[in-house]
Amino acid sequence: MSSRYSVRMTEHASRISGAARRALTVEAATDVFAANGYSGTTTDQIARAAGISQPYVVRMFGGKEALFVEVIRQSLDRILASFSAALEPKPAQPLAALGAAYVTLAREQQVHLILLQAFAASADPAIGPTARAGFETLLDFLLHTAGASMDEAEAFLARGMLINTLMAINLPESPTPDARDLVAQVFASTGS
Amino acid sequence: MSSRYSVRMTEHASRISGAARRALTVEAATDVFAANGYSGTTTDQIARAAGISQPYVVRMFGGKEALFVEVIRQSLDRILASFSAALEPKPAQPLAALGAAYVTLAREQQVHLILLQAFAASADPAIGPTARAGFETLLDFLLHTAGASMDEAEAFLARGMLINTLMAINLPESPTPDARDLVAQVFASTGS
DNA sequence: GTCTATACTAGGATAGAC
DNA sequence: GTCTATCCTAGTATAGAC
Repeated sequence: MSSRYSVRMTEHASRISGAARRALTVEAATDVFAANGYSGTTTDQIARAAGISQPYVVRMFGGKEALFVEVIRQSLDRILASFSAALEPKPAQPLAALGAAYVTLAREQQVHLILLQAFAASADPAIGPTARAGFETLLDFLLHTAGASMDEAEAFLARGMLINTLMAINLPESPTPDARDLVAQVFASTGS
Repeated sequence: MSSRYSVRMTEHASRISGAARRALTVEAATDVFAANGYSGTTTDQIARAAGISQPYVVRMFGGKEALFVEVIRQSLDRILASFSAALEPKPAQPLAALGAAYVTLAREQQVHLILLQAFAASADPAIGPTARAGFETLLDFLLHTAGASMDEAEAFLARGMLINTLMAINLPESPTPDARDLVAQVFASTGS
């Protein structure tokens, strides 16, 4: 693997606890997986982003697949946590509040790309079920916690998938007038 | 690569023209890329699906990246062609007609997965621009050929992205009542 | 037009030291 | 808790024959 260890890691970034290291690594993995997808990401890229060795990444999580599943789970947890927070105190327009929360989370934590990559990698035996379960959890939340009707839930999810796509292909930077109008309209509905 | 050439290809499937072979190979590549994504697909998988040798796949298209770009282009062309056909003769509800055409094309040609995989692989320097351009072409068609308003185009595209997702994670096979309701509702709007 | 052989690199995972 | 060394397989691409 080229110069995988050309820089010896004799200067550790101060020894930290297992839990903290794990969190940091999931964090780093999120960024790399978000940009390159499941298959397009190497454990070595993640290791470098996290400042640790490649074999250690594998050892900590048991393998690349398990790590990606962990990343998906954490992103979903963040979405649900931020949605719960957005409903407290009860807003006049619950779904608009959730939409705004989602866009913020997408911008700051790339949850939209993790979802997109998870859906795209659904043929994988471990990822598919995780993605499906995550989607169902989200639907359940909208219907039974946020109190949305099926129509509202459908529209919310559809717009969410559109947002994922627009951000993935970086349409917000397009110079095309029609594209700019579309982007403005989609994001306006979330108040951003 | 395991037993890549264990079976000698001395029995060719009858020599065919370059153009025909190319079309057949793009066809095969579409299926494999749809299921496994850009990075998750190997040129060897495509070769086997097309019944030719792996080096020949590379030689015909110049490389894996160029082949995927070709696959994306062809899927887009199919969408546009089928959309044009769906507007002829002018239907009472143009967007519903386009929706029905899209679902048919997704079921038969996996265009939805190719789009999803293209969006997911947008970080690639050749794929990103192709995906973006494809999306803009679609938007342009909706607005200036199908005569949709920006609101209608947004709703149409959003629902399309939701359909891509639902089919990718195979939600139509979910036993969950809420999931079944959602799927029924989304596809009902396209008359399928 | 299409194959075989093969070079070369990358990547996941394991073993074992510290 | 974290590293180095390393194995082994997979995968893209090229060369050159037929």
